[in-house]
Amino acid sequence: MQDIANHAGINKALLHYYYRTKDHLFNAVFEKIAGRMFEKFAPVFDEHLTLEEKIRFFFREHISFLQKNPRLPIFLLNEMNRNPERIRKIILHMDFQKFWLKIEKQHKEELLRYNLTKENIPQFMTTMAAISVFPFAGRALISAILEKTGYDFKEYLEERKTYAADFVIKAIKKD
Amino acid sequence: MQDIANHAGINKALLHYYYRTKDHLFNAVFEKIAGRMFEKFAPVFDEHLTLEEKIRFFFREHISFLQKNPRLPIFLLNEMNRNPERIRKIILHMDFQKFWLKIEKQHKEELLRYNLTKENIPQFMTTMAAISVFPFAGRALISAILEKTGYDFKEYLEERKTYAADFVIKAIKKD
DNA sequence: GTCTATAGAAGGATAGAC
DNA sequence: GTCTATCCTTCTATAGAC
Repeated sequence: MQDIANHAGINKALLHYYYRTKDHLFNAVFEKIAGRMFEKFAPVFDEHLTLEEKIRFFFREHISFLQKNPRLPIFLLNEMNRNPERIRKIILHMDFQKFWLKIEKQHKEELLRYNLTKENIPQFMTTMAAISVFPFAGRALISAILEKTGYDFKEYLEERKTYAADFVIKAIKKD
Repeated sequence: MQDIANHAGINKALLHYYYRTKDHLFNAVFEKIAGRMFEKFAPVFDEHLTLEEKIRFFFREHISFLQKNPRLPIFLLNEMNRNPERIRKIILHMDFQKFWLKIEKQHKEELLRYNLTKENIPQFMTTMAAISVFPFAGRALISAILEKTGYDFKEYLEERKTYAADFVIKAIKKD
């Protein structure tokens, strides 16, 4: 609380005046921050793009967003792990069925050319998220290894936007 | 320290007798635990298997290991993020060049049929790790979504061992 | 609303008996 | 080696002046 007060240029007493307890303050911060992460997923479903373009769009936008907020993933993952009930309650109010129906409708014939079904959509979506998020969650490890082997982490991230898209598209294309 | 002492069935004083400070205790725990995670990567390079079999072997073994230690990823990721210097020092003493040379040697002709080069090996390796680790790091979020949409997290993990392997192999195969 | 001062609890660490 | 008792610091939270 002292550190936060210092950063805010006020004192501890005022923090408690506004938030009453440390717990309330943390929740306020968490909820403000958590929203930003998931907002980035939504527009993907609305853009008038082909499936492939949507995948490219997602990686480009999501990784760019995380480049500006590199500590967000580890913060959110850690907090969701520490307090799973909170995220369960948030999820309960969301309609995921809707997203899949949108995709099915928008890409009816297109879907025939890809290995994407209602059954494997959880595997696919978590794979997308994994590929985008992990470089930031594991940043300390990855940038240490890259540094050691003569690569640059920033370049690695730039490359990843297209590598990830190419990788995923190739993986799901029927032929 | 009180909680740990309780779990161990001793008292705080004895913890300090053995580890002197809380920091020393934490380091002892971290080093003991961190090793287990990376041990799982090593045998992949030694087994006499084709590249595809190695990929299948990796996901099967690594995800099985994490099923038994589901909280390991988030603990390690969080701690590496909190203290990047520690992991940098550990990495400094490892020879990654060696691993790539092993693969190049063992799979000389085979490699011609895959999109795997010295240049994109960091992208590839981090993608493998991401796909395996993320379901556990993001367990709270993923199992909340799966629950909500009528899937089962345990089944999801079992399926993932083969889904991940199929996905990755398809992604890197030239044709 | 914003501050200073301080209460009250908890945490890390040590002293000293056995 | 293991315990109890206790010191000292840090932390959350509140009281009360302005």
